[in-house]
Amino acid sequence: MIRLILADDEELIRGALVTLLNLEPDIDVVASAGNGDDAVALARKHQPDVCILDLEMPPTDGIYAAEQIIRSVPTRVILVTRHARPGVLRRALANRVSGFVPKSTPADKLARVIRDVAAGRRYVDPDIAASALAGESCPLTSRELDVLRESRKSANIQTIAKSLQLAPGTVRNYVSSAMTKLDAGTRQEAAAAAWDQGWI
Amino acid sequence: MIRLILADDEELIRGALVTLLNLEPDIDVVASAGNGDDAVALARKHQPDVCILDLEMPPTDGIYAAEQIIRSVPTRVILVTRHARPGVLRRALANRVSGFVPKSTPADKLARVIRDVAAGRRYVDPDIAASALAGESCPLTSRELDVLRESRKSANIQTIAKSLQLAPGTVRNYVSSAMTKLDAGTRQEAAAAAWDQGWI
DNA sequence: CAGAAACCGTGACACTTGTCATGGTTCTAC
DNA sequence: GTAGAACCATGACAAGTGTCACGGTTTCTG
Repeated sequence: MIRLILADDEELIRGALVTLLNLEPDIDVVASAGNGDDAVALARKHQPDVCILDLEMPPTDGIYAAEQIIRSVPTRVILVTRHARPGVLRRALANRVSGFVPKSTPADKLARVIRDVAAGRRYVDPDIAASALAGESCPLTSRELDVLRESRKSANIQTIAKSLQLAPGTVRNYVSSAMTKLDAGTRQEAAAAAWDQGWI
Repeated sequence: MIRLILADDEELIRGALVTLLNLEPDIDVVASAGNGDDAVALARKHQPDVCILDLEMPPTDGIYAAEQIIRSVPTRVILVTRHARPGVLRRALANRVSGFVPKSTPADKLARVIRDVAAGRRYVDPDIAASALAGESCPLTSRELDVLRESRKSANIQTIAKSLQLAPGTVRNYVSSAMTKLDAGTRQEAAAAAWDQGWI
């Protein structure tokens, strides 16, 4: 019997997935959580074989919770996501996450993935893997990413400069460089492109 | 027995919800679909008592599918959403949608909502209703909304002007006016605020 | 250890965005 | 029928963005 915990911040989805997985004769959902912190606490308490975590989940994201769980519990983590961004896949695998599946996966396939992962194997959805491998690696420097990340929150160059403790001219240089690398017309467009790729 | 169809573009979620709802003794999920067009076709074929549609679903959104279904089938529609934007609620109710629930709803509550709606009652989640009523109505004119909507796709004023067949100066005036009404520092910020409110 | 890349900054300049005033036409509401 | 709002446009100007050249310092890699 594979003992499992499941975390998703949407109660309807969480309830539905718990019900569905409990129908599998060899899978037992021992607990479920609505946020990352509760998931970590429940993983520590129940020591499950597998943890299924939604990627978009407070307080930060599913990778954060996965990190905490993997660091302190001998379990395996599967991340489930709606928008599979290649850069996020790389961060997940770097954190020794064992499975990465999109929400477009059929339920019976998720069950098979759970069994494979419980048996010690790794699983990355082939479509996600293909686009991650085909996709360019991030061409932006660490500071260019910082500037774009901040650009998503702040309205103007002045505010971004203050947040990052840089001169406005420096911020403009980084913005311009990032825009050129991503072939974007505005810094908002560049930030959106970096977000879509999972780089920020 | 309440006959039901369910549509959600994420197969895992759709499978889980179908399984969960079929556990209710008085609910029978007769069909399910992965997009709006299929949902419309299945509603016409099965003439269900209730249709549950995810709001974020291709080709346009769940409201589009709801509209089509309500126009041609004597059924009742419940929309399920992850990000409940007040303006979207108003558009949904304007299209005679009978139920509007967020994905944070517990499953047993969704079952009760289905029964109420099947019995001819309407249901709007109280939290969503409260924020929709408390929230300001849209202060923007139709053309200001057009400009912001286009601003989400286009990088610059020139392109927006071409798309809407307006002079660039006119677009700048609408942008400026919208920014003032929404207290935004850039047109991108204004567009994001309008999107968050469900006005575009 | 040397060279390259990244980080950081300044300054000049071109281009774009945003503000504001002004005014004509059309539509809507009282 | 009239007044007000919305739509549309032009022009002038200020503010902000983005480009580019240049250069110093620090970090990284071979």
